[in-house]
Amino acid sequence: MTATIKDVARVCGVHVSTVSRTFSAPHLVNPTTRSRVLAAADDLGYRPNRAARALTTGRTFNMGLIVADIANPFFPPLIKAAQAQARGRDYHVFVADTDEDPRVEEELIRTLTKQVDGVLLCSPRLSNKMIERLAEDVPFVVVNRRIKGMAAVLMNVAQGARLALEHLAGLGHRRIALVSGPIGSWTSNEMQGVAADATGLDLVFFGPNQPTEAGGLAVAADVAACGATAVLAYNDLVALGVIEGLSAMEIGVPDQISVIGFDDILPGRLNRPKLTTVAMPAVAAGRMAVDLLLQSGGEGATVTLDTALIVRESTGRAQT
Amino acid sequence: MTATIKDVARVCGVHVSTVSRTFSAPHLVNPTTRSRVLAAADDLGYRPNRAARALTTGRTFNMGLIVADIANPFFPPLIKAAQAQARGRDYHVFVADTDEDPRVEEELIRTLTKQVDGVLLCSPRLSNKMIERLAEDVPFVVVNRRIKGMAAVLMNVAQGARLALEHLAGLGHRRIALVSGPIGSWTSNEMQGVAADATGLDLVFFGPNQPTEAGGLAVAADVAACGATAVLAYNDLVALGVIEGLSAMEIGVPDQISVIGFDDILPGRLNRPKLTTVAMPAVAAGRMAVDLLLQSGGEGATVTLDTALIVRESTGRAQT
DNA sequence: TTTAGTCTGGCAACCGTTTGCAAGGGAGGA
DNA sequence: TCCTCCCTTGCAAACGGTTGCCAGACTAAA
Repeated sequence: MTATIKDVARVCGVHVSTVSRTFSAPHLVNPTTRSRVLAAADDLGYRPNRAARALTTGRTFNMGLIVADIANPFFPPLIKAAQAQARGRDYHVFVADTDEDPRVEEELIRTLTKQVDGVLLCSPRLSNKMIERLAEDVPFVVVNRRIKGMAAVLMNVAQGARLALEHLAGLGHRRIALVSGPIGSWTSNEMQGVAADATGLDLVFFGPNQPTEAGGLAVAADVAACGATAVLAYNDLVALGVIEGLSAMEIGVPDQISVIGFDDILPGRLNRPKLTTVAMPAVAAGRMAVDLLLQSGGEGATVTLDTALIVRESTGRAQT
Repeated sequence: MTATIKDVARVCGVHVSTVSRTFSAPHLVNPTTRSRVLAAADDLGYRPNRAARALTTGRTFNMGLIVADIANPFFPPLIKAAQAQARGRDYHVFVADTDEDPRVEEELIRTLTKQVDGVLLCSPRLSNKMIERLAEDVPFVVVNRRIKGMAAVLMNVAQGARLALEHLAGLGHRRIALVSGPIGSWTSNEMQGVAADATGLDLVFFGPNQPTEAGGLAVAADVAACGATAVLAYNDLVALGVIEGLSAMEIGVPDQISVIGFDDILPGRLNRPKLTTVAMPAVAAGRMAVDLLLQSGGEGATVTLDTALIVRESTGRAQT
């Protein structure tokens, strides 16, 4: 057993409340006493029990972070950043993966509720209604989803999509394949919104698709068949899958078809050809989400972070 | 405020202890009463407060998972698997990233201690001595590290290294560069142990190196200069960095130099050329570590998981 | 009808901390 | 010298549960 507040109190002959105050309200205890307590605590290796503390204060100094798929390379940098930011604020982070299953997501939130001061929901699969209901029990900050009255960190996907389309248009592409993601994805909707507004371009939509390499691979043949000279993919994984599929058909990227992804994940940077992509500010988003949660407690504020087009090797002039 | 055990008790006119037992020892309460309690609980949306429960029982149903770098693609599948396994056992997982800093690692463990039933330490950077000391306060399961008397999940790196060297030898390679990882890494030591025993091969060592693409990139020129026709790298990231560096020098892989990595991470599978690698059983390790923690509570058992050589495109016959 | 045993549920202490309240002591002002 | 006021500390209740112990109500055996 590790030392408790009582042990410390006994050792230096004061009441437990004095020990408690030494840690949580130092100004209320005499400097002499304080240093005696501190010395004894150090001696015994005492650390306040956060769970017990939470019981009375109502603050756990824990937060939850829920993502659909930890193994999707988009998330680890975000998780890492959130976790580091939280640690700097003396918070611990429960990380949970829902396997893309809304029911798991709901159950996870429910069981986490009492144990955390708030939850970061990254690209949740739950309905708005359900999220709003759950928000009565625990503060949320949602990432890449807009829910009225709820704190959110958004990535400017529309801006990125616009930049990507302009880039392609500038290279002479006219017929462009839009390979979207899972149904109901906010990101996917944003992209399609921009695409719908694009004038002078001939867009052909493919979707919904799995947000993975397999999803891209599966749709590659259709993309090739539709006569597009360029592809804007839901994310880098899908883009890489498309490239994989195209090269299996002996179609060169970017010589015959240009491909742009979203996210800027590591595999894209290492790929041959190196993937042109819209970089998503995952690290900033992770940090910001934590700050928002701690400041606003899930109320109101919406932060939109810029995206940026990173031109690498998977895009080139349209073949004429 | 969410409902507590008292609310439930009041609503159905029983004592709190009866409600408590309904959940934690159902056989001790009359079926009729039980269903009344259950109905009331369901009605009020009551969920036991796990933190409060932990206070008396000493079991938190939480565990910690500490890795050096979440963003290293080797870890996410392991984290995901551990987390899923834990969820199946009704456990929640704190995931923390130490940024490769032993002091952060120690502090993290200390603050986590009271809040978890055990901690999974993945490729820890702490000294054995320190880990043993910390183990007095909280059960550990270490992954890819051997510490006497402590539960461990090991990946058979030696086996993998042997397979890799045999594969290279079979392709006619004689002079092979061994690009190791960070100093003190268990994996690195295992590899070097095997290499030292290899007969008939001419091995040249490079290290220590950062376990990242940058580490590989930095060492590529030296590797090329040493006259080796093949490289065995600490992990896939390093291998990819080496390939990157070599191709910047117009040295073809596998035509001029063969490269093998370790881990089998996604970027390696997507790379051109597709990376030949020793697959590490990350998913199995994550699952196994959780089971070991829950079963043995950190005592004794050591599990060694097989590795496998996956031959893809980055290895070929030695040029003669 | 008595007796012993089994079920069931209440009581109260306890887990480790926090915090409002009050009391004691010393200092300063009148 | 007495009265206030502030500083410091102790006391005890509370947070949301769990659990050993006990007592009452039944049941069944004698």
